[in-house]
Amino acid sequence: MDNPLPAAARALRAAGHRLTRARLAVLQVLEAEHAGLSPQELYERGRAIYAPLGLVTVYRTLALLDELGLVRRVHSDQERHAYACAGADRHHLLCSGCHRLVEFPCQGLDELVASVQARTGYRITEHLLELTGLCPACQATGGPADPTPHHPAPRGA
Amino acid sequence: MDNPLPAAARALRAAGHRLTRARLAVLQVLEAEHAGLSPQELYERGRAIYAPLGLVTVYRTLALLDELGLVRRVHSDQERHAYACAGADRHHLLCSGCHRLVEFPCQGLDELVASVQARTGYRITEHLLELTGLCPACQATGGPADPTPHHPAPRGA
DNA sequence: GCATAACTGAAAACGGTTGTCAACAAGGGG
DNA sequence: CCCCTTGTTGACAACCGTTTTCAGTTATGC
Ligand SMILES: [Mn+2]
Ligand SMILES: [Mn+2]
Ligand SMILES: [Zn+2]
Ligand SMILES: [Zn+2]
Repeated sequence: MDNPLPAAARALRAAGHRLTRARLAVLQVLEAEHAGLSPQELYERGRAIYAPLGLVTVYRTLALLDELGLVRRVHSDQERHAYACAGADRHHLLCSGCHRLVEFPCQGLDELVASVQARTGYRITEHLLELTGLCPACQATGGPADPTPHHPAPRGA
Repeated sequence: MDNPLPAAARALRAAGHRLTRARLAVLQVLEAEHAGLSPQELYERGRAIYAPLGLVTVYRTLALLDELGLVRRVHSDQERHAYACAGADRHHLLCSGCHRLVEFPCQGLDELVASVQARTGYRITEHLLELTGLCPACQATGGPADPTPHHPAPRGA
């Protein structure tokens, strides 16, 4: 069980924060699941690693990681937000069927951002890009095979 | 006071929904402010137009408009979500100084979306693009140019 | 006008998130 | 290695945006 320290853990220390068991557990879960997890899910999985972990600490850890840019908040249309490991040029692809979240590398956005910057005079420092659609699996099964669809009905009667 | 019916109002009717005073008030506010407003703000401004308006109805109206694609939910890093008129190829530019929200037309995203679609096998149906930065005014003053026009002090004003 | 179902507003419930605070432990200094 | 300092934690409760409930109202077709 001698996992090498996640890069994020080193970044935490470098920023002057303490490397606690709780934070390590959250980081470990985030790293294992390379997609979006809600604070509640992180809490549940985190307790498997470090039993005394508290939900409140998960929230606080996520806020800290978000501040440091190590994690990204994902805005699905569901009630709770999700968090996923952040990376340069990594954005999120959300399946409207199974609600699974994956990352995809994206080039060509810088160009667009530069264009908007030039046109509007804004100095743009951050961007959020989320694409929504049906994953291959959900396309195969013929649509949302999911218990909690977000928008009521796709049209089509 | 014979305002022409907002296009959104006609869309509502076309989709088989009733054109109520409450809904008209919300639409009127949304149209007047061409940027993001929280449900609470919509409620307050809406009551100036139609006094008996209820906050719950604002939520319900926004959900309906969102379903019909007439409004778009904006995910700022603040607690409350905002809603803004939706349009094709219109995305949002958020100032981190004054929190003002403006729309910008965007070309060149379809290409990017098509590329991701081809690479991942997802059938992409929606996209959310939000850029964050400093507006020209806030760059000039080195901070909030204007004391938070869109996000007034929450409590006890 | 009338009937009827869609819609509304008030109040209460709900649930994700945040604040509080005493106990704890990470990490530097001795 | 132990101690100290202070950042951090976890339980509990408050908070607050959002949703549900439900009886009364209203838009709309006839
Ligand atoms: Mn959001
Ligand atoms: Mn677009
Ligand atoms: Zn899927
Ligand atoms: Zn600004």
